[in-house]
Amino acid sequence: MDKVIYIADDDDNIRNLLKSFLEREGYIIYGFPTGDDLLKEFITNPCDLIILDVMMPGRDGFFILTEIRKISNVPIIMLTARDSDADYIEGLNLGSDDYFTKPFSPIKLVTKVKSIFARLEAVNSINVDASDSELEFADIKINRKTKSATLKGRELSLTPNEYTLLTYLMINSDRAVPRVELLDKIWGYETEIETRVADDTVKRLRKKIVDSDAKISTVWGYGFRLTTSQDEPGE
Amino acid sequence: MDKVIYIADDDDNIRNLLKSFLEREGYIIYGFPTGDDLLKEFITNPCDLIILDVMMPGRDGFFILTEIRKISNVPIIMLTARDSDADYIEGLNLGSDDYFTKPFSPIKLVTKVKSIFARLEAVNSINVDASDSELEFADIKINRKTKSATLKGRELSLTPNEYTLLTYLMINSDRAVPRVELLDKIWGYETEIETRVADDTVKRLRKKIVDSDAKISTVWGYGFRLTTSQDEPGE
DNA sequence: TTCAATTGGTGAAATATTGAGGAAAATAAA
DNA sequence: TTTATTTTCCTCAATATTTCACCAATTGAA
Repeated sequence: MDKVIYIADDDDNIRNLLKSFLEREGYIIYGFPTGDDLLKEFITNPCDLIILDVMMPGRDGFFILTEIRKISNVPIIMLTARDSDADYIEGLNLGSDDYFTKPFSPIKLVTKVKSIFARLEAVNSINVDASDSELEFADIKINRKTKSATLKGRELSLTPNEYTLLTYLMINSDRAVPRVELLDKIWGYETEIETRVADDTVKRLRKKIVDSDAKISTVWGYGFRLTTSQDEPGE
Repeated sequence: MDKVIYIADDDDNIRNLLKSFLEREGYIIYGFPTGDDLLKEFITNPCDLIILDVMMPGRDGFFILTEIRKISNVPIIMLTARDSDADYIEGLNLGSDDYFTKPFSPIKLVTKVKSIFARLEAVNSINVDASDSELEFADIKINRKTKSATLKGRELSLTPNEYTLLTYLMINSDRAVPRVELLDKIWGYETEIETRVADDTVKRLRKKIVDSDAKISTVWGYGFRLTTSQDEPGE
């Protein structure tokens, strides 16, 4: 019942306003000044609903929206300052998503949030994202609540970037993840330049999981993919 | 359980009307002729709910509302004479809970007040009553009724902040708690002011529980988590 | 085979985060 | 008021983490 909501808006006032309104309804609210911050946290710690301002420093709400959609179908409410954005959102025909045009009534937004959750409850009482805090691939387990990873039951001590990267690869273990996507997700927009930070992190991660049946194989000229020894990564 | 309600309205009739209706429900009512009087009293002696007329001598209800919002998120009900004010309330992103347009039904207002309190009770009861007033983690026990903590049966003398922090960590012992959440929940600032007060308190707390099987382990770059020696927090 | 682009390894420099101790400030008690 | 307690702030040191440079190894393509 403790629904967790993430809010990304660079305006402190709006964040706090929504926070106080939604907390009064019993929701648990985390605010983020940028969409990048929210996205990074969402990977390692998903929530039940997201409220995204369109205009933000860094990459805008639309970009974050599409990035999140690659890994989750969490309900998203967009906040937009201009009617033109609203048109754009309508054009996108985003399934379960909604939008509000500023200025908006916080009371109406609260109502919308409640109705979204009510609809989800009706469809399926199990929430896919937030309850799914355990990830597993081969002999590696990740507990997103405690932010800990284990290999064959033994604690893996990972740094924040390593942890996030591994989590992202495990979420997407069914496909190869391009390098730029990792940079986008974990390092954010400022990493436009040619950089090898992702490789560095993969390198360190590999050292820490040498004993595992799982391994991070490189897809040459593209990115990385989680594989097991059965997978015959040779291709 | 004796809820205290402050009412500011320059019209004696309205004040007395509301007073009699609400007192009949068991609430304790204080009336103020102006919002300034109410604000002054509220600072030294906060109440559980506020009813504010918009049009008053001195500073109007909107001003008082924003002032109160700076120091509290007590539920506030606005009374307005004109529909245009209602629009204003909805349009502006002010943190008001609700509003009534004059003339209004006192019975409906009483219903609203009750529902606001009921909602708050529901939220609070999750934390206080439902999960019992006794908390336990490893050899540490907390009795929330007596506000006391023991370690291996011996009394732990904790300061208020230490007690609150430890309690919060014990309630959430199943997960890592981010630093910002501690700051938000215990110190009350949402903004990411660069501050180390949480670390300071954790530091002092750790000294007091060195003998315990439980320890407060840091989740690097994130926050803290209660662990026992079995947990093998790695690191 | 040869070449250019890409990737991996080593290690060290640059950054960031946390912890310790104590001083100052705020708060509560006497 | 003074005194004691608690909280916050400050500085610096200790770690931990991230990034970078350099070069060797690998890969894919001509």
